[in-house]
Amino acid sequence: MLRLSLRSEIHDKLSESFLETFGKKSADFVVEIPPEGFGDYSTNIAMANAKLLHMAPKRIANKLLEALKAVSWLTSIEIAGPGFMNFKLSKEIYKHVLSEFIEEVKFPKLAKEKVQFEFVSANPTGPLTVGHGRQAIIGDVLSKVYRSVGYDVTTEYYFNDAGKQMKALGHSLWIRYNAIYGENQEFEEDDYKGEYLINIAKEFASEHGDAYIGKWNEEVQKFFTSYARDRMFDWIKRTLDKIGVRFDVYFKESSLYEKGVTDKAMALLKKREYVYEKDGTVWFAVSKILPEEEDRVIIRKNGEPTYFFSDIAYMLDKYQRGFKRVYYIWGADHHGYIPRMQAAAQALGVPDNFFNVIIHQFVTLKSGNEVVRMSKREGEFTSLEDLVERVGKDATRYFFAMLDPNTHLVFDVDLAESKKMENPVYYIQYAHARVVSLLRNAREKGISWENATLEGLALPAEFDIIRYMAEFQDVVTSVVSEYKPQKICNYAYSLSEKFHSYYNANKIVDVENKKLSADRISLCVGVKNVLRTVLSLLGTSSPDSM
RNA sequence: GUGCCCGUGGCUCAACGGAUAGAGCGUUGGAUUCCGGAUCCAAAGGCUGUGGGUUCGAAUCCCACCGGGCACACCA
Repeated sequence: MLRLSLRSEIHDKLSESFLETFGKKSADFVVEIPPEGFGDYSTNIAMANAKLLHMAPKRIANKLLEALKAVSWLTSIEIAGPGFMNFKLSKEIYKHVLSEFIEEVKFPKLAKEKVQFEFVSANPTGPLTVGHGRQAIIGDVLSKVYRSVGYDVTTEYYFNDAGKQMKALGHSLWIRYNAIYGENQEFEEDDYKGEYLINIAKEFASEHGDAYIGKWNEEVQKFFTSYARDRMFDWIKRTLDKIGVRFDVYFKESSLYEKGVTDKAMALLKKREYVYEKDGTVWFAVSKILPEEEDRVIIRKNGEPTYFFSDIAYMLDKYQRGFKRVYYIWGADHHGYIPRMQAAAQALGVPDNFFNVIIHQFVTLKSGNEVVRMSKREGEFTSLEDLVERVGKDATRYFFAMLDPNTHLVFDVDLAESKKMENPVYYIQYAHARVVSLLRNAREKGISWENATLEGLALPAEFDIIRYMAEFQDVVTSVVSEYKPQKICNYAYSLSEKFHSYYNANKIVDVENKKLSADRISLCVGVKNVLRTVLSLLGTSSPDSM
């Protein structure tokens, strides 16, 4: 039985034929959809092996051609240009692929490994920014994709719940609380002066009254801190919920200390001689592993561990929990952090490839001709929540997913908000809704398609669409290996484009010709199934009507 | 200064080392007695930042430079 990826099928046949013909394994080569006029698929196998075989590409191609004659579904093989081999496929195979997609959109099964994606991980000291939003969507989409191809995926949010930042948060809340009662207290330098704490202070006051005015000690500090932390976290979770992101695990930094993982990590590093003391602090010898990097402090002069140390322990914890690979999604501002973490991975003795980082660049918001730079400072649309409320979940998700994580994202708020043609999300969803409406219409006219023979399909556009459906598994596979969610967006968009164009040029539902209608409707059902699957990977809805 | 990322039509972006560099927005001109016009068709618009190199072939890989972003803490 053929797989759903025609490329893979052809690739395999070529590999076999090559081995048969030349007695050795082929060098890497690709099978691709060529520009129009060069057949259905093409390969560079002959050119790629010219060096290996010391033979002209065209001669290689000619020899392979003999071996490939046995493959019945390759109806034509041509050698062109510098040595491309161009194939045409039989109608039968296209019908077969389509019937598979009508039944079910199958994912390639790539692995069963236990892996983890950790992202967002913002400390609960303020509202999430649009940058966090991008990260959340990249992480969420990638985890969905990994899960779909068989990985055992855990998504995780790590946050600091005990450190200096949290104390400052508690103190800031206390200041706002006092202010409600007209009691002016001074902010400390590291305090959070954002106005968002005012509302939380009001809630606090209504729940607990005025007992803490002007009273500040350790006990009060702890109380305010935990109150503020919980409220901030509720807020963060609510925001994430609005964009459809939920985590399997919310991991507290403090648990590393409670569980003793930090002690273990320290013991391990000591045993392997990667730590030393100097100037009253404890250092991790990054340079012992990466000579061009600097060593880093892990225990401060005041005896408190640094964040880096917690991160080392956290990595150990991840490893001990049985993950084969862990993915960290970080903003570009953290890229400098990678080498020391790699060194830590090596020092802890986790396997190569265990530690993986996906870096994404920053987000800029654009509205009209105004470019709003993302900043911590509360302004217009800098918070993720404001953005989602304005453009909606589907558009937010799509726009964050649609660009290569490695490029700067200019988020066009007006475009995302628009319910018109230029908005790619609506364009794709419209294609889906259109098929649904088409099916309803056909049923009303008494046309059924469940037993369509597909024999009537004959137009180039029809086979082009089926061929593009057959790309689905390859797209998914490349997202897994390249960490590029935008490929899903591009795929969904192109498929919609092909569908809209086909729809406009051809009558699908025609009572005068029920047999042909059934075949064409079947094609549309395939398109619908793929679109729905792809939209679900993006976490956006597939409306039946709009 | 050092390191990482990016540089593709006016704007925002695609392109798996391959054949004629593709879309959308914007601009211009068309399509509806008919399945959803939230659609479609077409035109104009490019020395892929610059200069070298690698090879049968480079937007893609390497080097240098230019321009933009980010990072260089006992902060996270």
